[in-house]
Amino acid sequence: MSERGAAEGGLRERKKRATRAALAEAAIRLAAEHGVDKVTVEAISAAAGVSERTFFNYFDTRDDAFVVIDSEATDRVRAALLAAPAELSPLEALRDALAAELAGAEQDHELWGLHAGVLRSAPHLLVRSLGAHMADETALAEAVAARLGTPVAVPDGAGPPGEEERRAALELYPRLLAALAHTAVRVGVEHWCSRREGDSFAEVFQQVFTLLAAGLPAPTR
Amino acid sequence: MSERGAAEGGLRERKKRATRAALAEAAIRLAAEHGVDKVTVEAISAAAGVSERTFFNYFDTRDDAFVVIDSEATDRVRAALLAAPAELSPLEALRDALAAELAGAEQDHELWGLHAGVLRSAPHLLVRSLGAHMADETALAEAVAARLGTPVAVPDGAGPPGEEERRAALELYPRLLAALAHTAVRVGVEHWCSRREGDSFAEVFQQVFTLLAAGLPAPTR
DNA sequence: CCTGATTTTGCAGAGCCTGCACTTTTGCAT
DNA sequence: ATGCAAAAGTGCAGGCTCTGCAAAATCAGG
Repeated sequence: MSERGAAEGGLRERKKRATRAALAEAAIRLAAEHGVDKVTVEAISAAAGVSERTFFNYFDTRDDAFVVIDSEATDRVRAALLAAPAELSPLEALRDALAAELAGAEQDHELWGLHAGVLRSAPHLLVRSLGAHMADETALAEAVAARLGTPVAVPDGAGPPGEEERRAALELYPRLLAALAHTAVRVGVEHWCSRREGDSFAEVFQQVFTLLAAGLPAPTR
Repeated sequence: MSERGAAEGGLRERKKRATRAALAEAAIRLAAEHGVDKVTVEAISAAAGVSERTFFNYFDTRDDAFVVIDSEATDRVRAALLAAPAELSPLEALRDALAAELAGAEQDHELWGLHAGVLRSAPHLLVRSLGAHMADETALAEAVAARLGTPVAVPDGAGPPGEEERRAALELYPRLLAALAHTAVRVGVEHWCSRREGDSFAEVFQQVFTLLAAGLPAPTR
């Protein structure tokens, strides 16, 4: 498993992290070997050396064990977005922040591969995974807004009249950009997976953002 | 419930549709009244006048009953996309096809409102709902590709060398556009819901596509 | 070592979901 | 109308998921 930040905290927190990691890893390995829906919570717990009840102290749902890899990734993307050079457009800054994170993710190669295989074999888990990422979307939108110096949400009934429309557009933009981030990643991954060989993932990713920045023109044959 | 196409088919299919609709409607009404997780399959089935077992003949999962509204919507969008005037760009054609469908959806006002409320109160159902729509994404991508006269997927090892890159880009485009369709709808709905009054949904929707067509420029304050 | 806080565990029980065999309903041809 | 085959609905047994609760084990600090 990833060792990022594994040495911090007292014995208690280290043990907790270890238990969670053990459960998640056991879940993925068992799923990769026997198929997702043949893996019971009982089996996962046994493989991780804890009781079945403890599993549910760490994951709300059996499926959650197959989904969450790195809960800090979204924080890093946000930080990268805020730290990006000011001369980059919001779209460019977002592109670079995502590219950096995705490049880093390719380090944890073995588990990432197993994960990809498991998610590909179980669409409903893929959906769940996307949903988990989506939960961070509001936070990402706020980061975009902060970069623009624009509030993503404002209290009711404030501001002079006539400003409504402009404010609405300003709030829409960060939301849209944050949503596009996940869409871009998803489409990039799907397209990249659907082709046995060819472009590297980074290249596909660039293509996606090129199309977005160009306003989605009809491609020429 | 929606009566669209309710008169088609024989008695058998009409009854099936009615049963499914009754289950879905019962689920939503019960959820709106008592809260999603206080509604059991038993209660839904009883309200719809069928056995608990029958519920699972129609829905794979309890949650599915809260999610699917109209399984034919995607077919209509695809048809509209293919029937759109040739002079429209793919993005414009997609915009209009979606707008037409969404305008139609606003007819079924009462259930649509209950639905929105239920999904807003249960994020995991919202995720599921998005996932359901995502499942149609490949079909939509194929429609986009058909409009362009471009295959979205090609058999392995065909075609002259050097054509790889261009073909990759051609395959990427429909996928991206299809994915953007759902993103646009989602962001539009979210943004629209987050503001008590103001723009109509149609206006918000237009704004989203204007931003996309312009290549996501940084908004000016 | 003792105490309080946190974590783990076992257990009971409700609810979700599936496979299977069986009954009822529907479509259709005679 | 009647009979037959296919489709839909039903009942039941049983396994798995998930929750609340209280007891036991583990960690942190005086």
